[in-house]
This record gives sequence, C-alpha cells and structure tokens, in this order.
Amino acid sequence: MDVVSPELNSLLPDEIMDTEAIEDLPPSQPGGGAVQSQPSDDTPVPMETDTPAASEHLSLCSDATSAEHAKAPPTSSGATLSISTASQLPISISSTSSLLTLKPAMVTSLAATKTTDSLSGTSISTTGLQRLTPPFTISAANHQIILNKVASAQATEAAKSIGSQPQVFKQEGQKLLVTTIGKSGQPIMLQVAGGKPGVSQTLGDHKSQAPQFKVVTIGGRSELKQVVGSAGNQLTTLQGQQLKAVQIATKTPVSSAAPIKYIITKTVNSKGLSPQTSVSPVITGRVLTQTSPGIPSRTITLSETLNSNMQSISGKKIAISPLKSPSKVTVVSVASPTSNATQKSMTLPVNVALGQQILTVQQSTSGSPVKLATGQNTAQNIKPVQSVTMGGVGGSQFKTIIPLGSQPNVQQIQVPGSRFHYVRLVTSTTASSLGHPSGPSTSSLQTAKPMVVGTGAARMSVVPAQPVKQMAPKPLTSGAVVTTAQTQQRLIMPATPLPQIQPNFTNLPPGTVLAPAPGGGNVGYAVVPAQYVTQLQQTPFVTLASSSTFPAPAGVQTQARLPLNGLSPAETTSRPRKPCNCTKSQCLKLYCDCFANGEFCNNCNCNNCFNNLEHETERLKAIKTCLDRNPEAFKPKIGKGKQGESDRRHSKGCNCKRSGCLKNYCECYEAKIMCSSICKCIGCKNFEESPERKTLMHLADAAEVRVQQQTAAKTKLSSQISDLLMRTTPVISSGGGRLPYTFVTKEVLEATCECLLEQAKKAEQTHQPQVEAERMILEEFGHCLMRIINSAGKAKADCASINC
DNA sequence: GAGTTTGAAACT
DNA sequence: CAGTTTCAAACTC
Repeated sequence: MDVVSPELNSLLPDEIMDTEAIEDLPPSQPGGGAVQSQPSDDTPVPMETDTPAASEHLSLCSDATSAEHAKAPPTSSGATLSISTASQLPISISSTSSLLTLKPAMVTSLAATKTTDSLSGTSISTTGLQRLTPPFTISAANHQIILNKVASAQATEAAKSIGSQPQVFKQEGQKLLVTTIGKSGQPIMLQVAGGKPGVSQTLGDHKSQAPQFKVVTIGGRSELKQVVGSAGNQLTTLQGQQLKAVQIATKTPVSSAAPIKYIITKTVNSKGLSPQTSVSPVITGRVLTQTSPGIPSRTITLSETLNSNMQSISGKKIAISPLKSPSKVTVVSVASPTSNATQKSMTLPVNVALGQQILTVQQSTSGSPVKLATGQNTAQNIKPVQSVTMGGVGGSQFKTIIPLGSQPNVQQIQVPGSRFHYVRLVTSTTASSLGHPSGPSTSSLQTAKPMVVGTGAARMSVVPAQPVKQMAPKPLTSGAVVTTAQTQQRLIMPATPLPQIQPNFTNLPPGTVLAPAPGGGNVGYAVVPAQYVTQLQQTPFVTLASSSTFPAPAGVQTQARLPLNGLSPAETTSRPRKPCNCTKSQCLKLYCDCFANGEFCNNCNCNNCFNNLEHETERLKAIKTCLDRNPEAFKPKIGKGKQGESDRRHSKGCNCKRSGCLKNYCECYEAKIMCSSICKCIGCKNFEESPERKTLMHLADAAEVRVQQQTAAKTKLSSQISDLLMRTTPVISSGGGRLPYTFVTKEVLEATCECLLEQAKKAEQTHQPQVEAERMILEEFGHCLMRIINSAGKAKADCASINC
C-alpha cells in the first residue's frame, strides 16, 4: 500500500528523497518499487540552500496492515537480542518478546560481539546465540570485518550460490559496526564507523570511555546466525571500543519504555556498486533492516570516514552514506529490484545527547513498502524529538525525520532548501491501518516484552508497540513505511485532510498538510517550520506528553534555523532569532520574519498573532496565499550566484534607493553579501571596490573584535569571581588545598585590630618613636596572623580527621 | 522609548 | 508590470 498517493509523490519535492549518491543499484525485479530511482544530476543548484542535485530519495511507506501490528505474535522463539560489551555487560532480549515484526521470510541474524583493540592482542569474544556463519573474514588493513549474513538456510544457500555479499563491519578509527540485517538471500553489508561514542555511550558501560557501538539486528525467523566471528577472529577495534550487537527477531514488536527516539529511514540506492560511496559519521544503535528479496547482495554501510571502501563489495548495497558531519548518519537502502531508482539515502543527524537511537532500514520486497519501526527508549532520553537528516552533501542541508517522543503521531522531515519540517501526522486509529499486507515482504512493528539494550544507566528499551507512526515523505509505488512504536497517539499537528497540495513540496509553508495516507484515515502530512522542530525539541517532554493538544512552545529562545539569508545553519543557530513585533499583519504575512522564515512565533512581541498552531487554519490559508502570490516565497533569498559571481547572492536583488545598500535596510547588506547585477538599487555602494563598504566592513570587524574581547574578558572575570567565591568557602572535605579563609571572620578582625590598637597605645604610653611604634604594631600584626593561621590549620586538621 | 527612515511586501 | 500603500525592521535622537 502506498502511504501517499502517486499524485502526491509527483508533487513531493525531489529534495526530500535526494541524498548523496552512494551506490548504484541495478533494478533487479519488476514491481519492486519500494524505492524510486532518480538519475543523479550534478547540475549546479541555483540556491545554496537548495537540495543537492544528486538524487536523493526517501521512501517511507506503510505496507503493514493493522492486523499485522495487532496480531503479530511475539513468537519468535529464536529471536534474541544480545549485547556483549567489553565491559562484560551483556544485554539480552528474550526471544519470546517480539520486538520487531518484519517480513516473515526475513531471517534474523544475531551477532553479539565483544571487540577490543586487536592491536592490544585482545581477541574478540562473541556471545552469539546462534551458530556462527562462515565465512568470517577480517581485513586488518582496512579494519573491515566481512561476515556472511545468512538470514535463513535458504539465505545462506543463496548467498553461497551467488557469492553472497558479505556483511562488512567496518571500523575506521574508533568506530565499530555491527550487524546483520536482511532478508534471506540478501546479504547485507553493514558498515558502521562511529567516530564518537555517540549514541553508543548510552548503551555501553558507562564507565568505559571507549566508544561503544550497539547494533541492532532485526531478523526474520528463529534461525539466527552469528555474525561476529568465532574465537580467533578478531575485530580490530581501536582503543578498546565496545561493540554491541542487538538482534531483534522478526515479529518481535519493538517497544521502548523510554523516551528514546527511533529514527527510521529508508533509502534506495539503485546504483549499487558505485565506489564513490562516501562515508560519513554513523551513529550506532540503529537498526537496519533489509527485506527485499531478489537482490543478490545489499550493503548497509555505516561509516564515519569520508571515504569509503564500500566499492569492494559487490552487489546491491544499503549504505549509510558518508557524512561530513559526525553528527549525521546517512542510510542508503537498496532499491527494490524493479526499481530503477538510482540512489536514495538519508542522512541522520546523530545527536549523541539525544540518547540511543535505532535506525531501521528495511528493504521491502518488490512492491512492498518498507517499514521502519522505531520505539522509544525510556532510558536517558534527553530530547523528545529525534531528527533525521537525509541527504545533503554538506552539513547544511538536511532532511529530517523526527519522531517525536512526546508526539508519537508526528514525524518531521527537513527538506534541503526548505525551511520547513514536514510533519506527518498519524492518528492512533489509523496507525493500525497504515500498512498494507504486502506478502512476505511486509514488515510490521510488534510489541513485546521490553527490550533493553545497553548496560548501566545507558540502555535502550523497547516497549510494547502502540500506535504506529508513519512517515512517507515521498511515497512511492512501493513505499517505505516508517513505523514508530508509541505509547500513545497524539496529534501534534492537525491531521486534517490536505487542503491543497502544493506543486512544489519545498515551497510548502509551515503547517501545510501534505496528504492523507490512502485508506489511512487521519493520516497526513503537516508542514511546520523547521525551527518549530527545535522548539519541540526544546520543549520539556513532560509538557508535550501531558497535553493532548500541541502545546505552544514557550520559553524557547534559541531556534535552530536552516540556511537563511545565506547564513549557514551554524551561523543562524548561533544567534537566537529576533522576536517579531508585528501588530497588524497577525504574523501571517511575509512582513513577519517569523512567518517568512517558516517559524512559529515564539516569545515574540507581536500582537494578535496568528502564527501559531492555535490558528492553524488561518495560517494555512495565509501560507497558501503567499505561495499563490509567489511560489518562491518561502525559499531562501540568498542563494548561489552564477559562475564568476559571488557564491552567494540575493535571489531577487534589492531595490534600495536611499540607503546606498550599506544599511541593514538592504537585504543584500544584511545578509553580508554584495549587491549583484540583478539588484535594482540606486546609488549602490555595496560592491567589492566600494570604499564605503570597506570602511564599514572594517568598522564592523573592529566592533566584532571588541565584542569578542569584551566577551572573553567577561568570561574570564566571571571565572575569576567564581573562583574567588569558591575560595571563600571552607575547604573542609578536601584533604589538601586552600586554607580556610573564612577563619578571618569579623570577630577575628576586630580582635586583631584591638590588639594592634593596644600595641599602639602601649607604644604611645611608653613614648616610643614613631618608627618604633610602627615596628611594634607590625610585629603584633604578625603575631596575630600567625595565630590565625595556626588556628585555621588546626581546625582544618580537625575537620579532616573528622571526615576520615 | 518615541519617532523617523527605509525598503520589502502587499495591494491596486 | 508599474505605481501606491502597508508594514515592520532599522535607524536616529
């Protein structure tokens, strides 16, 4: 079943589906339309904030029926979740509990591995519950471990017959990877390289500082294959990293009792074998599931380095593409056999602080949508919102799918070039009907006993499945379905039927409901400002969860912003958005910066503001009006210029007449760019050779330097003050260190002064010369000091002895 | 903080 | 498309 109608698919912007091309996957089977292919296009992007020309596809469709969700019994006897860490903190999941339900045919392979630095001579110990499936190879040169993934016996045979694509666990630097996922006969290469502890830190031994990696494998049936090699096989793990493998049997509902966010993405890589697969930082703790049959081999690559060795692996691959930013994970799934889609990838921004995440990438069989199931982790979920960044060559362009922990019904997608997050809303009633049964390829998320992954304080929990949350940014014939187990279905955004689908998805303004899922009931997409996602993220979880209605963000000053006015996200995020002061526009016209930037008003000074969820109807109408007037209204104004021109220029040009384009009235100047040929300004002084501009720039630079210096000085002073304050506190508990300055109390000072005065009187009475009087006073002062010091030292010693 | 200036957005 | 009005930010005092 297509979550989104083909019509909507055509309307959806390519950006949402585009990701960096990683590999090409030749269409293998007709009808396997889980992923659409788009020819890679390297044509320059007109706007720097626009989506990269490279084809990026995100296909999320639900093919699971409600019955599957409801009926899927937690019967995967062989399903086991085990995690073995170097810290000897195994995590296991009872097979009885169904955590994830995948395609019946899909076989689950389990690998519980413990790895340490091979250089140190530490061998890898495995706790695999299943038999080890040879061959298992380790490449010390490239730190790769190639494992044959066999989901089932058939899969094994198929893999052997076709020279199955080994699963590669690649470690680069301090990363490790994991897992086996996939469908029988479809070897998956999973390459995970985690440069940062990232999510893994929450899973592994909290005492261990070494990066930890957790792998969740969602498999099919009871037959499990041990992924990680037997004794003697060594995984080269740098710096004693810990590898954790989690296997989740199919039909096993994933439940998370914790607020943990699961990011589900599906991407299709039609080009498969392309060696150019870039490797980006990958976050551990994600589940990659591939279930599409007919594909000889597929690879899921999770990598943190910028270059990938993936080309060594033949066959189709599901790759988690390279990310320039260590905080992102790109997942590229193999297109369905029939799909001629080129490549699809999703870049998932990994926020370590967000806690553990499970990324599920499932390749459905031809014509069957892929489901991605996520659950939430009860443990240490810092933020209720998890964002998924898809595509984008650089770090500035993201596509984000954000399951909202507190808002189970909402998933958001950030589209490059768009300043909005697209949110799909799924009601609880429709959750069950989201997926269509698509035969064996259909996967459903099931709930079962809570699965806890990780040890110590950091752990991942899977709780019984609840309403399913789905997102289909760009529904395809065989869509991928993102399913997130939620404890409760809530509508963050009105899941009203799509009033009108905009021709260009990227132009959709905030709050726009894209489309209801066919037959899905109250399932739709809502477009909300990208910043609103941040607002949600910053909104206390309790607040979100406690309210049935979407609470208006409050108290949030800083809002993450997408590239705006030519500023990078970092630049824009570094400074909070200015609150608007609209009085007459109701913040529903482009006069309002909040509205124009795709943001909800938050902590603004506006009057009669309608730029909020409480006035969604009016807001949607206003958005539509703006788009009717100007389809580019919500696109960034600052984009790339033509060759030979500045990299950044105003898309429309300014029309300044009196400011000389050297004041912030000028949009070009405000964006810190020079006017271009398309500007219609009069008396422009905002050009390269302009002395006025240079002068202003110098002044601005000088002012900035001063500000920085002042800031540094303030920081230093504050630090000193803080330190001084700490000094005033008696250091009793510590065995050494500072003297107890507080012994110089008022009484002590008075007593000292009395002593000194008495000495002065004595000198005066004895008619001592002034010099001698001063000497006597100073001498007495020295005696006083000595007494104070002695007393302090004695008291300190007494305190220390008491503490001991 | 009030008033003025400015230019984009909205309107005709 | 051009001219005018409206609007809110930028700027000045």
